[in-house]
Amino acid sequence: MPELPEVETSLRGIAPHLEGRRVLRLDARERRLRWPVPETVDLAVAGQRIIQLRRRAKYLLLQLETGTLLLHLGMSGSLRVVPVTTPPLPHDHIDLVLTDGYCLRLRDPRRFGSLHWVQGPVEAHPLLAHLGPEPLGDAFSGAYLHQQARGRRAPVKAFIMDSHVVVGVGNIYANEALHLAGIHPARAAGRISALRLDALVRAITRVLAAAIAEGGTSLRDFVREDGNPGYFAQSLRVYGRTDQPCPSCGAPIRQRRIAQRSSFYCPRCQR
DNA sequence: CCGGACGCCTGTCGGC
DNA sequence: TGCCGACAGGCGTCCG
Repeated sequence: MPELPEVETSLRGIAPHLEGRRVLRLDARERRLRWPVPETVDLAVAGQRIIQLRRRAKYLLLQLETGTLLLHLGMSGSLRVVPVTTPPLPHDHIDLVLTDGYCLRLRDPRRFGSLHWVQGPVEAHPLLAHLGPEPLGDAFSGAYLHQQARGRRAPVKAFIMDSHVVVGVGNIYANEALHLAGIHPARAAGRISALRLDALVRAITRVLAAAIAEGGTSLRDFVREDGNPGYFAQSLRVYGRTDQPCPSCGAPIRQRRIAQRSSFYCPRCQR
């Protein structure tokens, strides 16, 4: 489910309810996420104040007094802030219970998400240490992407979804950005001009920023912290629109598998 | 180093 | 109606 805009939306939604509050305890009804959540986490976080929340790539970082909770929503994860008395629904696996009577509740039907407790500098954690730049940061430029693309024969769609190249671009927004930039998703990354890679950087930036402004994309199960969906699904130009007219030229949108992921593109606009 | 394939898990949908 | 396979927003790991 969540790509960068959905994680950012979750962050903005939950941060005001969490920052400055104190953790009472961690309630884990199901510890078998992508990696098992050790019971030592419960002891580690109990009683600590939440200093601040941040996002790195698609990870949420909850900085406590002596360490950081590293949370990933995987494919189907979502977060709500609810009174701790709210009965949990199926797949509501973990509550971070606060002393004010509320809790941060993680729902994740497919359990591809994860929760780690990290002491010491969180950027050094193996899951974060080798990530590429943030797509909405200054380091992500046309020059950077051009340099990264040199000699790469992988399809550009796989290339921009590679978290070593740039983080946060998942299947929806990769498709959308390539359409905006007029680049065919199967084209080898190393065979795209600097000019067009510059356009691709701007397309990625633009589509992610627009999606954040709309509260992300809700297809199946993504909800914001208040239970409302995000509205960017209405703005999707190619994703999930097989055989429908291209918003630019009217040609039918084509769907095919590229690098093991469903890809949507306009055969006329994207070369 | 690079690119491709796989598997983790549950829910949903389309076709027969 | 019921069953069954395909597929779904991610990503670490393994293999050649």
